[in-house]
Amino acid sequence: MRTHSRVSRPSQQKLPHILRHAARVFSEKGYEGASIRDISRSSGVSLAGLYYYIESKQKLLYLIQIYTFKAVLERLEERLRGVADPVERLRVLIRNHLDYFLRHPIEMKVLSHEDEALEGEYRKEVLDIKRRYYDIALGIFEGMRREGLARRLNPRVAVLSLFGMMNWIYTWHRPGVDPRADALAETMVGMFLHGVVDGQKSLRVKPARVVRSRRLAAVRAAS
Amino acid sequence: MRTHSRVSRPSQQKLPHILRHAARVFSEKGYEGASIRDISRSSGVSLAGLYYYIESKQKLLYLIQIYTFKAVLERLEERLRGVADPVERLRVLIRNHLDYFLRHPIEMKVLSHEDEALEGEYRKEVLDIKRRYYDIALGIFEGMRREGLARRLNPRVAVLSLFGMMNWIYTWHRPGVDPRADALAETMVGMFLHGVVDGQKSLRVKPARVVRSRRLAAVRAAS
DNA sequence: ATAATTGTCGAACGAACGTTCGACTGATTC
DNA sequence: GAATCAGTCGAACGTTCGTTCGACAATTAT
Repeated sequence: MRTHSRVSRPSQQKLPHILRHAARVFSEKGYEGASIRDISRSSGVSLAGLYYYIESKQKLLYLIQIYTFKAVLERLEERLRGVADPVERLRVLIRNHLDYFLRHPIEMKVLSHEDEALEGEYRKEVLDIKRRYYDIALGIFEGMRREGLARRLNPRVAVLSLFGMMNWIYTWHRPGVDPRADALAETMVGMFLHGVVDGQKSLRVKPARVVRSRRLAAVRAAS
Repeated sequence: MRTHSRVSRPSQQKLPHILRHAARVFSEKGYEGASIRDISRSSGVSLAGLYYYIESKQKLLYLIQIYTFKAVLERLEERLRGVADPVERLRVLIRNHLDYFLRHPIEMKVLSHEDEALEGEYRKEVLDIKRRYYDIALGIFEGMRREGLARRLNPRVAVLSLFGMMNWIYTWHRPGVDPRADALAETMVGMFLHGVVDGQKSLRVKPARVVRSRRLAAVRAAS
């Protein structure tokens, strides 16, 4: 297994090398739009040579998705260990998600965007991890409700809205223009917990706006 | 063939018919994964017959996206007319978006998911509408800030997070299981404005949680 | 030294792709 | 009643697709 083979390439392991290039091609052209020939060209491995490492195009996507998703999930479970406070757990989840997302944007785009491309057993396995990830988030939200911290919102809608907020990032985030992972995470934590509307502060600083704010609160309470 | 495709009526109804089926096929298999033959089979129009109405596969996607997006944008501008209060404008935007999304889930999935499939002039035109839509949302958010209603959040991040929350719906919403458009809109309006955390109410009902909530507020203020 | 294994690739397979062409229909126009 | 027209489609075009095969070099095991 661990053969110390000396080949022409400096890369010790070729499968990861292929997976990296495949992920890039998939992210740029989409799974169906990308051809094995594109991946061959990008990775420098011949068309036939690729099939020594992977048995199909589907398997290629499967490996990318499963590696990526498992990494996100494992890091999350690790960082969640020992954290009891639901709000802190939520903060950890969002930070972990965005941190991984912006550190591996290519793989995460493939994971987010090529959600329906896999079929059969491959699909089922990725869906299984997705379910575990979702259950953790749902558990956190229900933990908040149990402690009286969360409003009586549909938990499923709340959690999936949060996922939407986070996963949509791949469509707009540009490094250098948009905030980095840590700042973005704090912003989204704040938005998810307290929304975009000012709390007490603005009432004190700008008394003229009190009426409007009170009206808003009334509307909110009624809904 | 057993459809009402007799020549009794001027066949000006046929392009919309094709577009409907094309949208369904694109939504199920993705733009690249769908073939013109799939659309031919689904719509009942022969392969060559399709090309009497459309000049390319790209044009098919372009028409679906531009019709859908223009409809959403026009309805929004119409409903926004005469509404001055930024919060009410935001409510209108979210309601309009979700209402259209759940009423035309197939087209909206194609619009959301096949964002990068178009090229050249087609792509530019759709992007142009997208920009106008984004600018409206940004304007609303900055209107809120101008009135002291919104926290000092990155406006771009706030607006794109909202879009993420709304557009991600196509990945999870199941009619019959999940809330309808109006209820969903109210939930998301509430989440975006005030977050998931309880406001005054829980402080009165559950005094034991006050300490925790205060700590959260402090953390929030510091970030 | 020889056999077996691992890694690599050019060439080719059949299938599917988007698109085009010419022929045909039935109705409308002159 | 001949010409024009919109509408429709079977058949085929050239290209690209995912995948396979056989050959061959290099390395490791016997």
